[in-house]
Amino acid sequence: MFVGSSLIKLYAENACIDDARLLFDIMPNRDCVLWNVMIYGYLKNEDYINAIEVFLEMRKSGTKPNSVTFVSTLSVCATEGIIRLGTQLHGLSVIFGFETDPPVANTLVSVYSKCKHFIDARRVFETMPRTDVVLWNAIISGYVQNGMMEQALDLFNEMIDLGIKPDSVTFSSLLPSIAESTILELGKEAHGYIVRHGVPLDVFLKSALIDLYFKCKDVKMAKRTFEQTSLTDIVIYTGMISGYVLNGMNMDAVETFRKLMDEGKRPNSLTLASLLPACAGLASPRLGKEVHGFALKNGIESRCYVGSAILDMYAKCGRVNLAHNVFKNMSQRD
RNA sequence: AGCAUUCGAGGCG
Repeated sequence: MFVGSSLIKLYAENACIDDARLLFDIMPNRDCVLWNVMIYGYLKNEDYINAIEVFLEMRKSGTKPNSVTFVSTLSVCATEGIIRLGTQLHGLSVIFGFETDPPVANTLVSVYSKCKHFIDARRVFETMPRTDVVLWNAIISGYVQNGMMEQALDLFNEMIDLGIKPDSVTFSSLLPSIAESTILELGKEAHGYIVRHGVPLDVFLKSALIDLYFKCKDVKMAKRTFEQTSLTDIVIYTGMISGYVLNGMNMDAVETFRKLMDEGKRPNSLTLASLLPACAGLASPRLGKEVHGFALKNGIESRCYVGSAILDMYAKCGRVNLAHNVFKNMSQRD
């Protein structure tokens, strides 16, 4: 049985979710873990309908769910904002006695706060004998995603007062709302806290900091943060490119793209969509063509937003005929 | 013996 679940997991993690399902369907005695792996596999493949479907089938089969079952299925509700099912699952988790299991409670809070049911989120909070940082992060993130910076900051202060140490997830959740406010001083204060308390800098936090500084128009600090450590990945590079573009520094955006290519990083559709406006701004069809060619070669021009960025770029470079060709060849138009 | 929770980059308008 454990061989089966590992195999299904392997398939599901490598974009072979259908193969995972085939295997799952022929397994004779499916235990709880097997169902869980299938639910989670669909979740990771962004197939939320099937994830829920499998959960419902599991209930029908009479297999007893464990806490992981609730965590995975509740995650689907959090991601998709399905409050109705989330509430039902809350009820079920009480029945099965998982309500105060930390990961289950954390995910419940995540569901409620993402759906703006902050009172319910609080209620879960209060049933917990001990709260951990994940629980706080979950609710802070809910506030941030609903554009409620003040409340997020209040909660942040509250957790510190209670002696709970914010971690890198806390900050990578919180910083985007400060970035949106463009209040640089607030951002610097947060950054100061991070440095003073030695909050570990991972790629998530680093890219949040870079983004923050760019959005607050402090290009120097964005650049310094980028260069200060060697931590990089394609998301951080893309953040640098879009940050430069935001600040009208198209040449720097292009240079950053060259650097990332030299380092052998793989740009994706978001990277190109960030870079193309720089080509348009520079009115450089030569550069734009190069990027277009790259997109074609790597099969990432079919993403609609890349197509429209290419189109816009050609139009702004005065190559209306090329723009027209791109439009005709776009596989999906909207 | 096998599964799980909170966080990151995007175009035109």
